[in-house]
Amino acid sequence: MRKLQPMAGRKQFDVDEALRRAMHVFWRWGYSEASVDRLTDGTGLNRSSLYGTFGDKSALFQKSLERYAQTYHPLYSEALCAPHASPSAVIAAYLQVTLNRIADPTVPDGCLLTMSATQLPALDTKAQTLVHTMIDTLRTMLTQALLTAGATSQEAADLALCTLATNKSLAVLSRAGFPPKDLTTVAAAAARIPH
Amino acid sequence: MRKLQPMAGRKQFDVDEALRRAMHVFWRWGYSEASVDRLTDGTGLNRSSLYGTFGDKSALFQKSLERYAQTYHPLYSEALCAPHASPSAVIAAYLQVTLNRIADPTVPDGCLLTMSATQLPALDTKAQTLVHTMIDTLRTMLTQALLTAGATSQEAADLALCTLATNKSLAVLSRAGFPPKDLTTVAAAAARIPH
DNA sequence: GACATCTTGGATCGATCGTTCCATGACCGG
DNA sequence: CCGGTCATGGAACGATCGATCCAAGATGTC
Repeated sequence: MRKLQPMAGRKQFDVDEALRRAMHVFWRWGYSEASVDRLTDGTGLNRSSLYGTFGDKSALFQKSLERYAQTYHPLYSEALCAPHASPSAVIAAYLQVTLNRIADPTVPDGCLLTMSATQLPALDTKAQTLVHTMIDTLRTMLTQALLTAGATSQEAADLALCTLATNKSLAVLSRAGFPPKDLTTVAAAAARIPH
Repeated sequence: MRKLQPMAGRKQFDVDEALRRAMHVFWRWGYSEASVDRLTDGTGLNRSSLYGTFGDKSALFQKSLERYAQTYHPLYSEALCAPHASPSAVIAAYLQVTLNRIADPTVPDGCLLTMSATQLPALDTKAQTLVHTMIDTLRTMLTQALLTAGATSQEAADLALCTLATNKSLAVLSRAGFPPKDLTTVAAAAARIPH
């Protein structure tokens, strides 16, 4: 059977772009509802290419999580490493990264990491560990930045936790359909916690 | 739940208790991962009794959501309707209900409503509407209580939103495995937002 | 030009999904 | 005491799940 478009000796698609699209499918649907059919539709690849390139569904999910970290953690890192006059400014800068991501129309609602955290029982051991590691990384980054901004050790620990919590809540509210204005209100209030 | 004598002419199980257990299965696993097998295991009923009593999976899920509301909304209502000296006290009382529920070892981690909100795309229209309605109900209850406690209209709206957000974040953190101490810290910080 | 290598599309696998059906047997009104 | 009603257990349904396999075709090397 003949094809209008040529076949291949080498890959006929952009692996990185395909991974980005697969990540979006997991992001939008969550691990369980991200069927292989939805992944093939979302990436444009067929089953053979998907399995041949990324391995099974769980491996693709882990690669998507890593890709998520590689994409967004640098943004948080940049925001946190900039000089801040106070812990409040650190929190505001961090949450602004989240708000910007949520406002990005080319990306699904919510947050892949938060989605995955709520569905931990559905993930295999490696994916669970990866989720925990990613959360810990963000928590550490926040704590360090808060210390640098002049917070005491206790304040930094507490505020890092609360900022992480606010981040999660923004993801949930976003997925629940709350308007951007409400998300901004929540983020602004979180930055007013310390005195 | 079941008798040694196998059959029956009338129901051989407590319908309300079965619904409570089904609710726990949805609560722990989320809608997608709550397979009928897990529901039969969790309730002790077999497929026939489950379908004959509650209808299909979506109907059972909706009944579980309603059961959740009937169980916990009164607790929030009680906490909110008690006299409070300040908006902060209202927030603390509300979040304490959530902390108590999360601390309850007989119940899954997190919050069925939050779980469902993050998985809205996987739910059918009626379930989606039900989730939105339940969230709106809680939001309205909070706003009213905050107004009663002396908040201005704007304050009440903002604080109700932020308290709802904190509630969601507690659910996510709980499912992510954060210890109760961390949840208490987050709730306490949320009650310190207003001045 | 021929062969080895690799990707692609599509068929197909067994398992599990939600759902339905049916034989069985206990109950209740006659 | 008998027949209608209904819950139960379990088999079985078609659909979809994740995953694998294979023929077809394009490429690079010889």
